[in-house]
Amino acid sequence: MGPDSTPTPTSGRDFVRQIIDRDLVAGRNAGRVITRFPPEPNGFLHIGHAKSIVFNFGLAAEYAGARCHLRFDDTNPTTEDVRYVHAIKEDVRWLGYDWGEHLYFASDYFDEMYAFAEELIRKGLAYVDSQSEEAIREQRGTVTESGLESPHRQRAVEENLRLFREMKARRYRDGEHVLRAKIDMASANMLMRDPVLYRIRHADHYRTGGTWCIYPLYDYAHPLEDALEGVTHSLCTLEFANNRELYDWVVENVSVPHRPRQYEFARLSLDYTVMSKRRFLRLVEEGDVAGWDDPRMPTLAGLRRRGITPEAIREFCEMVGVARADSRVDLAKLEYAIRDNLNRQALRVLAVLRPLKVTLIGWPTGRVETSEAPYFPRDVPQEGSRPLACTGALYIDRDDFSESPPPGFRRLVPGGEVRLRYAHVIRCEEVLKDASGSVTELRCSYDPATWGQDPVDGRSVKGTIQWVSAAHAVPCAVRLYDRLFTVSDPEAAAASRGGDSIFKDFLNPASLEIIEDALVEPSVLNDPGDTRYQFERVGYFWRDPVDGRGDRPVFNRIVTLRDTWAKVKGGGTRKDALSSPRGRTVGGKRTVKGVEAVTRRPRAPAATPPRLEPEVRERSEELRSRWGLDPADAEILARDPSLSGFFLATVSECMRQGASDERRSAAAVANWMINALPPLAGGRELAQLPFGAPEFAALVSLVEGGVLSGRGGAAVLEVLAREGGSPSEIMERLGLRQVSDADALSPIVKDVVRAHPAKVEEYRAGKEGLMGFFMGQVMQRTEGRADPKVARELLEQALAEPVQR
RNA sequence: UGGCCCGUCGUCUAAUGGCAGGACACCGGUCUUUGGAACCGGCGGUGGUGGUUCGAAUCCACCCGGGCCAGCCA
Repeated sequence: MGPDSTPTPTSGRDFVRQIIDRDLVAGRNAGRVITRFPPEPNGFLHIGHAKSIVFNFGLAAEYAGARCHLRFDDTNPTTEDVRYVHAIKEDVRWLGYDWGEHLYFASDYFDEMYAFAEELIRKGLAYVDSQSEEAIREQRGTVTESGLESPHRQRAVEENLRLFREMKARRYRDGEHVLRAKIDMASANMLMRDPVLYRIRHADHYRTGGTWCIYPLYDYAHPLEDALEGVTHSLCTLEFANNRELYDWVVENVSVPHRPRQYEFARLSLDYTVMSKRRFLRLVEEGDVAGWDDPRMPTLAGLRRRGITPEAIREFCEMVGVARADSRVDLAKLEYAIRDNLNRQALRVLAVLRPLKVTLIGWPTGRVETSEAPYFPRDVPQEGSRPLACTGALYIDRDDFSESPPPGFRRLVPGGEVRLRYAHVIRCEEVLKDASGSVTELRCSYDPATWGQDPVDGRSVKGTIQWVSAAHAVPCAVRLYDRLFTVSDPEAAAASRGGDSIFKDFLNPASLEIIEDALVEPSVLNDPGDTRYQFERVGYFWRDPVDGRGDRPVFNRIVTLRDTWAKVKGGGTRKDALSSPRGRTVGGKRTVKGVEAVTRRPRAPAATPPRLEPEVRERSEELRSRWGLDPADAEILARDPSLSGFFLATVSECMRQGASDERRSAAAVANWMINALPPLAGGRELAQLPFGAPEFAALVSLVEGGVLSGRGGAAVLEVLAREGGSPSEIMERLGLRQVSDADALSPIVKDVVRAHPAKVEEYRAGKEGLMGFFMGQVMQRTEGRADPKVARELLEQALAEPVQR
């Protein structure tokens, strides 16, 4: 359960949580919730994995007694390695999760998996295919053509068993045989066309060494891993949705101890980056980044080195949510989560990235004035301060001085005043330049009366800037990181240019700027290495954990501060130049400005009537002329002979049961069949439903006769579709008999209106959507029995009555 | 082109037949010794067309758009 004691809300939660809630209520899985995070140890984790980790482990933390397994899905010996196992464990731990004793390896299940394979063979559900890889591929067919059955498909069980055992016993070379499931070469789902379960690979596995030379494939191994571990909710990304049918086939056809369920959610895509191991590998190998942990990389190692905290990543993942719609998240959301987290913990210190010398006129030589500067602003509930020494020789940032300031500039200008953070107000009296005309030094006067207080004469000083004392400042290097790509969707941009490999064309040449001669106040030298800072007015930083913790600090910029001034100032800044080519949706297609011409797709021609099979057209005509059905309805019924048959049978049942108007009954039956039945049938054929034409006719008659409202009819039909029975009995049992008597309804309606005076005002003021609210109230109070037509009329009357003053 | 999945503010996400809500972004304001933070306010959305219903983002049909699937990868 969640931290709050309120009962778990049934809505406002993602679809998986809703499924789990329902499972718990229904008592499924003996009340257990077990999830798993199943990486393959063949690469580094990235922020996309973080979404899955936060989801799976978050679920485990949320439900009482639930847990999440860390399982390495290591079924492919040729790509996997222990070093990834270590790295992945470190990343998961860093993110803040603990799998306790539940660390598993698919490779630990090889014996069981093998035994289940023999079981499939014995059941005649798997066979050894001895064709080449190419032959198998050719026989698979295409998405529009069914496949061909393998010549080995009908091998005897004994032969299959012998061959499979020999495969295991190293009698064959790679690729000589495979074990295949015997399912359906004509399946519309390509994955069900006799998928390969085992292949021969004479390769050492990093954990099982040379013990095995046959290895199971994902679609066979994964469901078994889940089943063996008792995983209840196996959560994976959308691209595995097609695999679910096979997943179910596997757990249904071998004698596993438990039945897991797979659910798919959308993977995380982030603007201005790519999210694939293959892409990362190229960037690393070709030197575009410094390594897997380059702070520009979306790998967890990269984010960690950048200085982003695990809390921020968790927060981000929770903000993004979990759903089934493909999506792409705005980088601003990640940045918000990072800033939000760092704001609460970062020590505020002063640093100057691009130093400009400032000499205070009249400052006594050798004088040092020290103030105790708080580490946090008043709105951050944290304690702490450090002494900050001020002298007559300072540095400020070049960006904080301008000889020709744009409108609204609140920093130093010739003759103008500015506040030095935690020190005096100074006035720029003189601008010194070198031969080339660039500013080398500012000579400023200072107002001694402004130390720790506002100017005594009440004049206002608009700007405050950071500074460092020349005598005290510590030289340091600063690495400014920016987005890795110049376009929001590099993959799409590359694809629209027709190339697979040119995603690198969109690399941001300015993704890293190194400043070698920055200055920072000396207090940072005393802090723990992993301290997060806010360099006031600049951004969040920390010392690079690899290069920056020695005598000469190196700071990584984690994220900039929100900069409303840059926006006011407008175009010409580097940042703006980068943020303009945002992905845009045009005609439903995501395009990238400047990459693909933004052209509006011509409107599709008006829908042409679909071509109908002659017999369908004939049936449709018949339904139309004989029963007066709406052409669209007639066509739907005509498409499926069993549908039209059921329709006919139901209509004649209606007449037998005493209906008077044949056409009216026909229209009603068609309506109910077409609009209400399909979602309740849940994929079942009509013949599989637990009721027939007589019951359906009875239901339609009850509604037509006004005994049952349309809503009530739907409720009855729901029960009927689930368990069968007699509609009128179900109606009585549920107490759904419609109340149409205005005298009975009127008091209830008046009550509802009286109970919600504010809503009534709003309604009368024109918010007509509120009618749904009032109707809902009436329906609730009558437990759905009110005749909606009557109720609505009464409601309209009641609401129209003049306001009493 | 067959099957499956998916279309809600610019972006992400709620609403499970009954008041289209939240977050980020954006715009304005208050406050401020950070052009930060916080606070207040604003802008802005159900892909389309029909249908069912007292009532549709939600159910049905068709259309449009997007994603996934033809590895002995996962």
